[in-house]
Amino acid sequence: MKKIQVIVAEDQAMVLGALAALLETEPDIAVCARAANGREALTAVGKHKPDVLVTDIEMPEMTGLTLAAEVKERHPQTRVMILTTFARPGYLRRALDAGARGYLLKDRPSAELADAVRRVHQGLRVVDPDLAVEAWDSGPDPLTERERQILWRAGEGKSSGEIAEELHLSEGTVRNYLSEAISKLGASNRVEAARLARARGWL
Amino acid sequence: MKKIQVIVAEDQAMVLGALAALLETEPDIAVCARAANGREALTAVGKHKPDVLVTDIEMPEMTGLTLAAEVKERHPQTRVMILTTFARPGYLRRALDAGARGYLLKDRPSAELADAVRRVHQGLRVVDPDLAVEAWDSGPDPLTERERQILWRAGEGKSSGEIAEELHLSEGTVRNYLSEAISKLGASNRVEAARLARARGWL
DNA sequence: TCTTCTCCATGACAACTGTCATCTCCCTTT
DNA sequence: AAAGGGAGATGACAGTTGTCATGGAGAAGA
Repeated sequence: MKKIQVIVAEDQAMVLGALAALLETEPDIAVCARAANGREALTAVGKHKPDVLVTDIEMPEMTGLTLAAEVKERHPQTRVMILTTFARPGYLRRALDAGARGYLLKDRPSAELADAVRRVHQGLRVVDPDLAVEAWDSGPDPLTERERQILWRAGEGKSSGEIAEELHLSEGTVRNYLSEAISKLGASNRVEAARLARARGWL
Repeated sequence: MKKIQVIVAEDQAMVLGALAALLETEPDIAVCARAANGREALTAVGKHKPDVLVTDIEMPEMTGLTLAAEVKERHPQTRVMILTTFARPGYLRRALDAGARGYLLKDRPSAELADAVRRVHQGLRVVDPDLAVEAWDSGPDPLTERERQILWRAGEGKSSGEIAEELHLSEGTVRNYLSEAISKLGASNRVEAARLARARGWL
């Protein structure tokens, strides 16, 4: 019997090792490589041609979402499953757009992991149902690219003036974009707007 | 040979299961219970009297830091090891104050976990050396309780007026505390101050 | 070609924020 | 009893932020 070949990508080494240990306890699954960031993962996929890639989203070097798109394009025989902390509608949407076959939350019982891997391997889709509903409800990302850039920086504590300089805009323009973003998100100031956007995976 | 009895507390079920699987691969370690939050963990410790409790910090119901203090007081035979994402000097300091014997980061290789558990079980201290240095450098938490309360809320996007109402203070007073916190932290506005304080584990 | 859209800019205004000096209580310490 | 120290308040002032109306320039569509 041939085992399902899996690569795991996750930037927290302890969690990476633990997830691998968890998968290794399954008789029909083998972890053929591990990666600590997106770029490593992409290389490893090219080298091992695994059946399934299980990857986190927020990683250095390359995001799990970018990684999913790259793998889909360059190694279509490998199916991608996202495994992340973040129940953010925007992340789910982007993951599916990028060609991921599964989206599993780290909140779910560990028993579900192996099962999800098997399903994805069989070509089925695995998506957290609650999150799918939420993604539907909260609609598409309403922010433009500019608004995103500016809101991101505002959330880091930068002033309108600093942001303007950084992006070669006038300060008034920056304030206009922020005002627009605040109203789109139904927030009452830039900090709350940034928080809301982050929570939905739009930043 | 008697195995080292361990309880693991961690709020992300997937990670909890994975860590348990990782520890179970060690011949001299047994996971006698798992907990999804601080309160569960405390109950489980009372029931199983394990040698070591491995716990995350940010959990619902009861924080790992509070949990460490409770266990130290009520079940001193159980040694506590913190296992967390956060390399925050303030967390380390509070953990040690609360009687934790170890402070390990999830960034570290998974091979170190079992070793750290053994050391803590033997009564040794396990502290990430880089973090210890950083904790020394960054000095003690300069914020007062009031400043912390207010800065926390400001970081969530609340206005001075809202915070004032919530804490039954005048708006001017809230602004005064914020001003003080901003200057203590060397920030240039409330948002940056909140970010800095969070990064150091003071919020 | 004429419209419409998007991106960026301006100016004006009100509201909110950050800073500082000063003041009152109330609670310790000496 | 006097002195100090902490918590909270006030008022004033400058600087920043949020809103809105308006307008120009370029790209894309009808």
